[in-house]
Amino acid sequence: MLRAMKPLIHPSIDTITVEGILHALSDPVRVAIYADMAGAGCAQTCSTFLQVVDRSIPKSTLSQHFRTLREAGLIRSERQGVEMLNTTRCGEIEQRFPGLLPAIMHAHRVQLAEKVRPARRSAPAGKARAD
Amino acid sequence: MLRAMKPLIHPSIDTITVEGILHALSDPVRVAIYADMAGAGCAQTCSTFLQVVDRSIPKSTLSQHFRTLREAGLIRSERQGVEMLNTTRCGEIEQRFPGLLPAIMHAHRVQLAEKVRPARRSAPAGKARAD
DNA sequence: TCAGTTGTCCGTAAAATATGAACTATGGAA
DNA sequence: TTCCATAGTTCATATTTTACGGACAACTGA
Repeated sequence: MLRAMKPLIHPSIDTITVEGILHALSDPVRVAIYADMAGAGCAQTCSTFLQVVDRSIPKSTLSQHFRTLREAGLIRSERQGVEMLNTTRCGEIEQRFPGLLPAIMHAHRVQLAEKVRPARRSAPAGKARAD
Repeated sequence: MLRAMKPLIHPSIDTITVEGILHALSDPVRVAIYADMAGAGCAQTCSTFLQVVDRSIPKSTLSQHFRTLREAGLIRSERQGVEMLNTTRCGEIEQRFPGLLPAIMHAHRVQLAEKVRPARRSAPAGKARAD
């Protein structure tokens, strides 16, 4: 029984939704992948990101994350030989939803910076308030 | 057996995460609620939003949506008599993640405007490309 | 043809979500 | 008080989504 390789799905720019983008980027692994990809100057393969995110992530899971990013319209993937070249679609998305991705990427960097150098707190700890 | 009413959880501003915000706003109902709340000048009750979103939404589901928004740090809820007064925490979040919520709200409005007046297409339809 | 590499597909287990029914909490009327 | 209506929550369960191991597909170079 031969299982065929399904073609890659890239939504056209006008069917991309805000909800889809937010959902795709609401996962820590995916937003890390996307941020790295947006920072890179050139197309990158999937396995590149094993070094960016936790190395222990299974490759089937990583593959699913790429699919989610792709089908949300955030990235474009193209098979190049045995590997996959990925690029962001930030240009298109910027036209349709101006400022959205830059703002998310900026917030992501703010949060990353805090993790590296935790801000001193005024209160004992940043716990949730129950009131 | 008396089931106590649990206290409302409001995360402190420095434990709010970008992922949490994006996840909370990646649901069409929740983003509609949040957008309406951000547009309103004053605090609003939960049931107000039965008119904003689909009227057929069960109230238990609506309650869960408010909890999600609250625990992501997007809104503050306060019991006032028999009802609940909700306000956004956009001021705090703007300080921590400048520009994030405005960009998301803007993209949301862009998308809403398209739905009202669908843009004429250059291609027959905005379908996904398989390539 | 064979082996190595990159990534996908599928089945199942685990986690998240939706929702009806029962309940809490509050306020007002009888 | 007691009773009732209203606003929202909690719980149990059904459905949906997600994670991931293992088998496989697609390609390359020897």
